[in-house]
Amino acid sequence: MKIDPDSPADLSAQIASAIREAIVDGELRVDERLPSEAELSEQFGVSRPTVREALKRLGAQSLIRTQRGASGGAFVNKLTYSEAYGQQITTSTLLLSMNAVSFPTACEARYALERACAPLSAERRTPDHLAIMRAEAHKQSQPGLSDEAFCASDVAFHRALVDAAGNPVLSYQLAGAVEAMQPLMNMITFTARSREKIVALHSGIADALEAQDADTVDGLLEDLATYTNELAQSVFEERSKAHKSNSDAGA
Amino acid sequence: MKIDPDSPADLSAQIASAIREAIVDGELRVDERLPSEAELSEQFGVSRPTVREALKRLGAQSLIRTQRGASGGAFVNKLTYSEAYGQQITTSTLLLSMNAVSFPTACEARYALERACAPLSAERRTPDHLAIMRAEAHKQSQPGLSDEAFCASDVAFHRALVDAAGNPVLSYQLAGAVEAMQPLMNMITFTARSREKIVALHSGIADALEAQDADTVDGLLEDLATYTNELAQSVFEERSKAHKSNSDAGA
DNA sequence: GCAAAATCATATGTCAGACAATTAAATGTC
DNA sequence: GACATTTAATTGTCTGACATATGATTTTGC
Repeated sequence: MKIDPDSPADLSAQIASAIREAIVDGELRVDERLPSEAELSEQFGVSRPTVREALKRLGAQSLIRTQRGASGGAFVNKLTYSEAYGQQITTSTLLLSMNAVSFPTACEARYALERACAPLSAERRTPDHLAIMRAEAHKQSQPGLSDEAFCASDVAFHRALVDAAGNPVLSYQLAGAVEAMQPLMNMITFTARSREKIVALHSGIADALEAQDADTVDGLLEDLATYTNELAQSVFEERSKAHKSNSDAGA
Repeated sequence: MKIDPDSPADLSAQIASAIREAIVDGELRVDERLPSEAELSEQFGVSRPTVREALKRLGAQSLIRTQRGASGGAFVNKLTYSEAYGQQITTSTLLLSMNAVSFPTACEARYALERACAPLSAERRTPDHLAIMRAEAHKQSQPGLSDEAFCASDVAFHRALVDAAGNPVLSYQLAGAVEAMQPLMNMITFTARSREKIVALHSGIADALEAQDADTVDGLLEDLATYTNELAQSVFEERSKAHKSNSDAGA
């Protein structure tokens, strides 16, 4: 765990990397306490603020947690699934929004991933998962629901579908993909007609899962993917048409 | 973009959150320059070190980049796929190692995800992808290869398989899953016999991709998943047996 | 007049020392 | 022995300063 003292700048980044490597390589174990900031600044030959910047970097990645007071300090954090979800979702969301990922590309990725876990979900789904899915499908059929609430319920439905696979690693990977899609989905306005169709597909998926019929689930997910894409395309087309005729009436 | 000045502690975390939200919500656009550290410390009513800690947090998530000198400062960073890969791999690797994820669970997740992109890869694979896969398969058949090098080549092979789907979002999601498995894979010792079988499956996958035969690819991936699991199980069993008889001869 | 060099202004990077806030452990008291 | 108090260790924050990098400006040289 050393740094290059002659390197021109970004000492805090070097220190962060050194500690990060020590954690990733297992030199520092979970819940082990790092030296105090004062000790670290002496060890690395830098000032305490510089050490602190390095520690904040690691904290931002949930690699460490800090605790004040006597016998406080920085501890190697056991990365939980929920922390990992959070980071993945932030990263995925920004990646999609900043790189102008097209709706079809994102949609394709999402449904490809969901179909990957469909056979496992069909095999292992519990009554709890089915109950969540049916409850969300019912919520989606309520007339007064806003588009945002509809999308949020959609995410919850698909999240249950993914969790039904009973593989936490898979859930972690897919949660990001599904949630990151939500801002794109929120751009769509759902008509009563389109909602009806989506709810029907959702109910069908729940039925097929209950019957442990993986092939039907797969087919319905494919239908849902196709329909979602069509819907998005028609919405975007209409919007670009409206944009053309109203291009001088902007906010 | 405000913070609660009465909150007891962790001002830098609050400031980081405020700026992060501004970025995620699009209030700050890509390449836009944030106010200087001095201005931010005035705006938030905190000192410059506190602002700096907040900025380092954001930098650790690749949300901003900083530049020194006149007309320097902190800029909203366009998150690239490669930066996102890096973060995902770090997170996934730690998640697996710190939560004692079992080999079968990780393996199941990995192959489920790979099978998800197999149909797309079969459809869209280019000669480049096929060339990489064949080159890696050939490398894997070299006798003098270390277990680590064999695993690294395995990762490269599967990476090409995933990239062949031509969907960058999918590649991003799957790269993490595949690479995060590598430390677990590295624990396996590959006999000449097992390597031969794996190489044969890899070659078969490349052939089926070239023929755009998605079903065969899927079947071979399933075989590979099964075989990898069997291999791991036998290795772990043997190891635990050896451990029992040598439990007092530790390092 | 114009180009090269020196200077300046601005911003981040780093440092030193200090105080505040928090918390666990040691100490004292009944 | 149980409870209250003190103490020490540690993070969180502040102030002020200097170092360093870099674009912009001015000066210089021709």
